[in-house]
Amino acid sequence: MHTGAGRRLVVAGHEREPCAHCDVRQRSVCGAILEEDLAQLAAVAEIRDYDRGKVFIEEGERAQYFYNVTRGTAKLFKLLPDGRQQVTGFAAIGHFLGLAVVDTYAFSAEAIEPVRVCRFTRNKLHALIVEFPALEERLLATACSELVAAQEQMLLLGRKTALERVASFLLSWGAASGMCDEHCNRLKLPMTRSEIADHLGLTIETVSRTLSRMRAQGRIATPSNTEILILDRPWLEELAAGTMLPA
Amino acid sequence: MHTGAGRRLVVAGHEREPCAHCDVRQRSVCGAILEEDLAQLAAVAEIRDYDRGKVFIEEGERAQYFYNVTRGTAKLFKLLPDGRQQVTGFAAIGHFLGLAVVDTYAFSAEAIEPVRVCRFTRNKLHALIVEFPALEERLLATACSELVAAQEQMLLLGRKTALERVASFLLSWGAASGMCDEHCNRLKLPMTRSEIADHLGLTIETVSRTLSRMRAQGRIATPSNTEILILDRPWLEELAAGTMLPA
DNA sequence: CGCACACTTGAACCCCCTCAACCCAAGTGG
DNA sequence: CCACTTGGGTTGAGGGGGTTCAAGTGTGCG
Repeated sequence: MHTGAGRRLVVAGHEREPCAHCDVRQRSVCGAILEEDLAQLAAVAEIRDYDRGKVFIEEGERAQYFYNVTRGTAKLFKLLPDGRQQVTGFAAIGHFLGLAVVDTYAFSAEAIEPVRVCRFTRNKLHALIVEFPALEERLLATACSELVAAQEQMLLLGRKTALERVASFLLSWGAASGMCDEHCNRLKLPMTRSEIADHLGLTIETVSRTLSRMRAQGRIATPSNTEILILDRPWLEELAAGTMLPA
Repeated sequence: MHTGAGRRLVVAGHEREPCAHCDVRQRSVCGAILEEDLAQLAAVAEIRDYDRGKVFIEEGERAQYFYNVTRGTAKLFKLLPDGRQQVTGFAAIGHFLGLAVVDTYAFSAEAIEPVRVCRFTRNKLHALIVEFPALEERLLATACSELVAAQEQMLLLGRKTALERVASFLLSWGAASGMCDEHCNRLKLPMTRSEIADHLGLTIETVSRTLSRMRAQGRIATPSNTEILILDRPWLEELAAGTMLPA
């Protein structure tokens, strides 16, 4: 389970001041810290790299760290004892991980492609909060937007059809991850069909069939297994919104 | 839509100092405010009553208020244009409502039994936060525990069977709402079967059949439509945890 | 008594799941 | 170079859990 643990970053050049040169800072909670105070942030930050497949947060373990994803993508998930898995979300670059009031994690996190994180201990984050109250505001804002996303996902899981789920996923992943071109019509999917299925409450076969159907209708194209071209965005949007009859 | 709007509380006796005598304060975010500062809290609080059926938060509207439920129960839900509904949660006494960073509500709220709320405007809550930083901490804690509940609900909606969903619901409702006796074996369900169904991603018929099946097996009893007696808690717990074979 | 409303129960159906075969690309090793 | 393996993806056939449709029960209330 714990093989391939996070390796220490090879410090190279500008990475001596990781926070000052961090290009995801403004997109993350760390944006709450002013330029001149970055040294304090950097002092308590640890950078870690994880290989694909590495589970770096395990549900039920003591929540000692907070994480900020600075490279790659992770899946967040919960398991049932018999192996059924629900992916509650994907954490792309800039995503803050580990919000927990109780002292154990409520979910697991696994790198689905090589991941780099910036992590802090609970204590150190708390010390930062005392010094920079704006940080807490930022954390609250993060928690709220995650809550909104979770509610949207509940609607999807509880009430949408397979076709609507896949359409919703394609649109929201493009918008949320930023892994797409300027119009978000060409998106990169770093996760497998199986991980998409576990996110949408479907099976891998249903996801595959649904994508095939969309492709056959000319709504999307799939240049490769990890890329999707959106050809008919209005059609996908109507499906995702639940406006379309079961055509 | 807006008939039966919140009526002004008839101020009677001790209700001139509502916060000082509020018996849900310690259970809610207001517990962050010290006794001696309660006057300031009371000064910005407004009490409102809503009848059963009253929608007092509407998805998409400007999020002007924050609410604290002090009586009764509300359902929180999202709708699809064709009427499909997902109940994302139930807000019982002590529940804080309206967390939103964006300025519109992401869900609607409807009183499912007569509800009393204590509400604040965004501005006033913000002013309170500036004065009492502990309040923000409390809000963050609230948001985190809601997030944990939402993740659990995603697991339920995405991967559990109807039987497991109903079992999970009975146990979690008892624990979360406090609407039960000392061992939580006799619980009051203020919501209809239809609202349970919309919470669990099922139909009303499936909820009914599942409860009937549990009753036939002697796992629960239903003295009335709004009451459930848990007779075999270990059985329900195994089901809810996903430990039990499809017996 | 009659109506409204929530709940229950039965029967038929269907969307999605299960099971299974197959395709395809990327290694890997001889 | 090719045989073999491995992992992800696709497609087909059949089955099942939950839905849909419909009828029936119970209860509070005028």
